[in-house]
Amino acid sequence: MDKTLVVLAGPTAVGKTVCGIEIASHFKTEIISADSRQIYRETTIGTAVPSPEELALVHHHFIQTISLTETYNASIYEHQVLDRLSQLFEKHDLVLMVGGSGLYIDAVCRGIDDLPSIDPAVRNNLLKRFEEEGLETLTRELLKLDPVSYHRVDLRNHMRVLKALEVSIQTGKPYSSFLSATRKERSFRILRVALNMDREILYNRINLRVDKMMESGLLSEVEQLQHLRSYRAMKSVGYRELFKYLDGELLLEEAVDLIKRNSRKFARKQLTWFRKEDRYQWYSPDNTQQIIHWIEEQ
RNA sequence: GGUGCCAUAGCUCAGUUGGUAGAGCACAGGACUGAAAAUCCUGGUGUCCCUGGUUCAAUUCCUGGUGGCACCA
Repeated sequence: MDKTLVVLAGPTAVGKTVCGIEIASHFKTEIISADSRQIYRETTIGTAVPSPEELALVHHHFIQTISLTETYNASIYEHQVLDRLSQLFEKHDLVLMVGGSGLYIDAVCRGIDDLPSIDPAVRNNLLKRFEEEGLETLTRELLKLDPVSYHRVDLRNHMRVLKALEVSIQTGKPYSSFLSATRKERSFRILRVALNMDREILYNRINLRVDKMMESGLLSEVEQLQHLRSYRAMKSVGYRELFKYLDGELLLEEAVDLIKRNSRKFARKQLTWFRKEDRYQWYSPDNTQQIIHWIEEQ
């Protein structure tokens, strides 16, 4: 029988955790988290990791397994998940992946190309040049080193330009030469389910959840992470706003409002990501039985 | 009660020497192969408070209302 990976995606606060646990329980299987923030050990409240009770119901993987201080990315995630999946498929015919990080989901479902690791000196030098000389000199350099990428990447997005440049400089070969047009083949079947609900209800859930996070002590969680705030993952919604409060840039009330607003934006962006992928089967989170039924039919 | 100021997008406000209007935020849509909860792009959604007048034409000027704010009583 074919092994199947069922992906359960959706915007933040839509109810993926509860729905996922129900589905996984029904199929007596385990859950792979596809959440680029819940993977960090040091953050709990602001990233809305499943509660200890929820985690006891179904075995979860990739929840709070690494430190903020480690480098992590979609490619590492891809390889780790594939390893874990091959183990899980020895025991289960179906494994559930639950999360809202579109890039991480895609890394597992279609793969991303392997790139050489970058010398921190190369990266830091480029960052410094970006700050001192601006984006334009870097895009001009990209035109010389990798004209294909120059015409392909968003030249107004410094991250894209820096990525292409750092690979080209590091290897002496154009970044574009590392990218293949074909997706990687997987040895398992993939079914995709996405959750959504009325926008207004979703926004209310987001606002409510932020209030609950504050009641649960998000502020003290953030205070205790002050010494780690230079790490990239600390730019997450909920943390960066409260750092601004701690810096005296915002009133607490303003910071909380901003967390709500940025969470809503994030939810919209997630929906954009999942919408472009037309293979998603869309459901409301309270239709778990329908979802299970659909999975069984496939 | 009197005087003065204000009334324009969901909010805060700009503006039109008279030709039906635009910023920020909100909101909406999109891009995205190693920071992805990141980063980047696009879109104005409007009885310009109401009434009457002047005018070819009023959101703009004038009259009278209404509401808000300030000061004086």
